Amino acid sequence: MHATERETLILEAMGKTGFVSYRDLEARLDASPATIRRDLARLEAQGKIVRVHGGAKWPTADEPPPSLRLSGTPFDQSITLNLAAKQAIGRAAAALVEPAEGIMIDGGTTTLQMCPHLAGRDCQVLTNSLHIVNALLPQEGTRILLPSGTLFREQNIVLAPAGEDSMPRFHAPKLFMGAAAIGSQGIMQADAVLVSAERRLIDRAEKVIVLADSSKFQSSSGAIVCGLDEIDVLVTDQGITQETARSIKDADIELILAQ
Amino acid sequence: MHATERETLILEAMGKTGFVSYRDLEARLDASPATIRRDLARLEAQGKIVRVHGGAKWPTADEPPPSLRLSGTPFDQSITLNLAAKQAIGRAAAALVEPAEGIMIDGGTTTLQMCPHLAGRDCQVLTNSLHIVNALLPQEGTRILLPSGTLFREQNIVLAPAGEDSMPRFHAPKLFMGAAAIGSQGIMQADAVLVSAERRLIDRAEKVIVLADSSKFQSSSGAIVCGLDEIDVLVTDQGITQETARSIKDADIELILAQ
DNA sequence: TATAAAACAATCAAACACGATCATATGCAA
DNA sequence: TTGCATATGATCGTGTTTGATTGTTTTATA
Repeated sequence: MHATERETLILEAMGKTGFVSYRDLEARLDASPATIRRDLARLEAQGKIVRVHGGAKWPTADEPPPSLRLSGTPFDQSITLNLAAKQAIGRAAAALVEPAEGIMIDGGTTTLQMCPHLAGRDCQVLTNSLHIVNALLPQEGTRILLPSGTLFREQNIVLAPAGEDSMPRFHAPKLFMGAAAIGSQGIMQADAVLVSAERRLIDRAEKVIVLADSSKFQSSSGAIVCGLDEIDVLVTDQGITQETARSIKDADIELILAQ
Repeated sequence: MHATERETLILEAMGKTGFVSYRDLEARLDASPATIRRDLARLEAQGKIVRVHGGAKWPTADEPPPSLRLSGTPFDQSITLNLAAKQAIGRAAAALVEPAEGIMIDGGTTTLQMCPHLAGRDCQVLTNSLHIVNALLPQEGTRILLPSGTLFREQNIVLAPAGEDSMPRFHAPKLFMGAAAIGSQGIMQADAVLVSAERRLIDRAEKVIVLADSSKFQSSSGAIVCGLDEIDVLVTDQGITQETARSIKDADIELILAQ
């Protein structure tokens, strides 16, 4: 029996129920477990099915085939890092948003945690991060605006060529921004691409609000985005030392400790 | 019986009454109490049901039938419709793309199927559809460009206010476009929002290539996007009747039959 | 309120499914 | 035929799913 025959049989077996068990396939196809798994893997890669433990089913909205899934690898890993702190910070930051306000949100795993708490505020959000867009997508009331430009994969952000005005005539009272590290020099990002993207957002905002969990104060490597003097508010968690807290306040930054 | 099957059965059992008792499930599903509870817990975590003592019910009072929730947006439902035909059409259309060419792809479930076949062509793609963006994301070599604007949820497209130039100075030799229906009046879309989005793309393209499976020729309802005279190439499947094929050719459109 | 019955959550061991790796077989071209 | 690429099969360690058991919480009824 050839691969194409088995593929046909598999899709056929799923029929109208939309599911075949691995056992079922083992009985129908005269092939070894390994081969069956390989067939399923191939069909999934083609987007024709979605594998589940013990079998396979038709792709649905909840579980789109992997070809349609959004996943930045380093990003996904970083999401779970200090998750609890990030969630608390996200909640506290979202509380700063007035109903029906227009805001800007920079991409990042911490700012991402704001999104669930924006539901029902009917605000407008300008962002260049597709991760943020995806997170806001289910919230009916939230209006999402995007700048034009090229998509940068590593960071999943949209960025226009230098000098080009990519924002749809937008100015916002508040910008929410993440950071890879914070030190006395200011806030830093790991990738230089992020820096130029964030500089543009900063220029359009009246108030810059930085979200960073306390671990970000320990490292200080990366490209400098802006000095502490450009920051208006800093939202972080309880893990911050008294010393850093004082230096933040000395820089005339409003400090918010989440949770 | 596998987890996926049980989930389907549970949601089915809730049917229109919007409630299943635990007892009922115990009778229907051939599974232990522990497994049933686990299934319910999982479904609740996914937001598909709400557990109550002795059973489960639909999420909220004002709740639309969860069959919607299950299969998501109309877009997701439509993805698997005529999937084989759409995949064949997508492959044939992708073959029209020259290596390193800059093209535009309109949103739609048929154009979506082009994306897997664009891998390795190193082309630039301008699209206003986030579905297309997501599909192209894993392809390292493909450069993705986005226009600025507001996100329209039903269609998942980005659209700028009328009169505003939202495209990053872009002009392309080819536009790939889907359709809800095709008739002698031209091609039609279900939503008027799509029409204005597509009009802008058409104005920037030298050649308009329409992707539509043969079922699209049977209906003819919707907002008219453009007349047949504006179309240069039509890619469809073998299911088209000889009569329609002739009328297409009479309109001076190049006809490509996939697979 | 007191009591029994049902539903529930947590835990554990066994069965099963899975991916990775290596070995074998099959097909195809030189 | 030989050499090579691809497809298939077998094995093993790991992770997931499942049903049984236990003890706790909730509901119904006297």
